[in-house]
Amino acid sequence: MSWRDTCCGELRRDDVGRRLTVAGWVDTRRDHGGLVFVDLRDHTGVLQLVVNPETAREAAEAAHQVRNEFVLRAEGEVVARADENLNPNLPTGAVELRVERLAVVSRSEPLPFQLDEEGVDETLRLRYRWLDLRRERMQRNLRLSHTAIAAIRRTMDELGFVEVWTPSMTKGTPEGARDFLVPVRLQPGRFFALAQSPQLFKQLCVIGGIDRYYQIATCWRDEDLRADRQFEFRQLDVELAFAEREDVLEVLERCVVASFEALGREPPPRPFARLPYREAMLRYGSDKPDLRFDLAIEDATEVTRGSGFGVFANAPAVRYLTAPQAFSRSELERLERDAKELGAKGLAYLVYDEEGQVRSPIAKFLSEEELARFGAEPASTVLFAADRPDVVVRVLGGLRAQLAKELDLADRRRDAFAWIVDFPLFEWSEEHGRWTFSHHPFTGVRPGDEEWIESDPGGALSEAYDLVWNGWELGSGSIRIHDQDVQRRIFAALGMGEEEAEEKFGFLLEALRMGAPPHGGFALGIDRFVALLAGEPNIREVTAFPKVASGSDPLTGAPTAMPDAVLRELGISTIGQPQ
RNA sequence: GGGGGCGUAGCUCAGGCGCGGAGAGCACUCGCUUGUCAGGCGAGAGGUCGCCGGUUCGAGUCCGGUCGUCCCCGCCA
Repeated sequence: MSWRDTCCGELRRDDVGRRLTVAGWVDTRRDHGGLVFVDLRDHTGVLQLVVNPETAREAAEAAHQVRNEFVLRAEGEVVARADENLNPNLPTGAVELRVERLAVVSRSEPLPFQLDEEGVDETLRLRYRWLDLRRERMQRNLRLSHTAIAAIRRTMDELGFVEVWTPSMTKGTPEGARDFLVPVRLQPGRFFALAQSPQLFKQLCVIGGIDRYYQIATCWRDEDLRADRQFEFRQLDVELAFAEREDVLEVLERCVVASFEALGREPPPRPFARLPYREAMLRYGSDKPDLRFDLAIEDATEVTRGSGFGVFANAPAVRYLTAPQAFSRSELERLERDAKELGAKGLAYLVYDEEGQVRSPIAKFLSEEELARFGAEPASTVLFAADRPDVVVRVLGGLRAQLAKELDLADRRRDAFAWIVDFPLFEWSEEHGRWTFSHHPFTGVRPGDEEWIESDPGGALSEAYDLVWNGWELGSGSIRIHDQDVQRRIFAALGMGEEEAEEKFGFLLEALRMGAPPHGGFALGIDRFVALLAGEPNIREVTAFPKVASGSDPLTGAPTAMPDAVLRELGISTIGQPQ
């Protein structure tokens, strides 16, 4: 006896007359006392079973006992439905299975939530994830995820990349994100760190002559969870020898396009836009702008330099956004509150009504020239930020993102991919009072900018790049430093002595001294990519068993305390709640 | 660490100005029902209104705290 020889969702009118066996879950039952209808569901879809006590007495008796989510095995004949009984809502709705034998394979308790109900509390879904996974949404998302990842693997293979496994347990680093630590029984008091990424190993692979390395790698970072962040996540990790920036970007673009095609969707046109970091910040106030809409930030500093409006005249920078709506008094008050939360001192504005008439407390202070410059379409509002350039960028960037959401400016049918390029090499860390790397310490310096490493660290650009899709950062990469001397100077600029650098990254520095080819790569956040492909608002919806924001797993109850004996063997004692 | 939302039956929610017996739909149990597909009809069971404290004659409702969860800021090389 086989459990089944056919899947539920496959049957069509052509199958009428076949005798077959199906198995699956009870989606719903409709028990008429005599006739019993059961919608049987498997991973392919739903099929209606009809059990008639006059032709299958034992099967009918069993069918009366059936409840939701019982697992059944049904043998019978596929029959056509009468015209008045067709169900156009079901792919199998032209046929049904006239059951001859029915077996209850597995019973089910009443479920903690109903599978056909929307909006079930997410913690409950995660607590009973095996039930949640039976639902259409999760089935679809996990299959979509598989399809995209399979397309990526296929593409990487075609492009000559070799998948290499690298250690999860590796050496901790104080820089970057917090590490998850793994105690080592054989060496009590010592710890591995779970890899935040295979960064150093992938460079070693290429230095080791792999030429084209890739891996769908699991990474761990002990930072607060978000809609787009879990402790554990996957990266498409890529590294190429003898590569320039465009070589790397092309590989990633081909993976993106292949994923779209595998899902039967119109891929974004290649090449993707290249947007310099500086321009992204100026025009959109963000290094991961959503480019499905424009709403660009304009600069007015030159125009307002001699303004009669003191706030403008005295500000180091004056920039503005033109929102396509004439805001009301109360809307403007709310926007001003939001602007202040973003760091603005206030929010100046010009409202243009339906007739194009300007309404603003500051209009009377502005010259004809200024008003002409800011003049906007009827039914719009010009919003100004006047402050230090970095504050202006933050405020208008924040307002831009918020307005887009509130006014629904993003065209959901569009897919706006862009590379953000020419990032600064360093950024100033207020916390540490020194320069720190903006990407990571092995990021290449843009050719010609090496001299700035010492003389003007803030002015040097790097060979780093980010991939942005509809305002989500999908990943980042760079051409790496393959010159040991440049690497030493970078460490020096970061305030890291040679001894410290040797202690932390000695093995990489050594490798760089032994014939390192020029190389570069990228890391694409697979979970984010798949969530966006699936149209989901967070990565938990494409993750089989995710954790909640507090870092717990509602299903297993992890994390848990461990017995003292276990800790003792590892040389660990706990001090309770840290300060 | 900070800000905001949510927490009432197994699930999704209503009640929310303190007015006094805590409700609906689905799920569940029992009975009836031979063409349903959100099956129908009838009956029933099911509640620490997240938890603790306060105000009040009286708290699901007001106040304080706390826990859980979601979103955001910080953080995420």
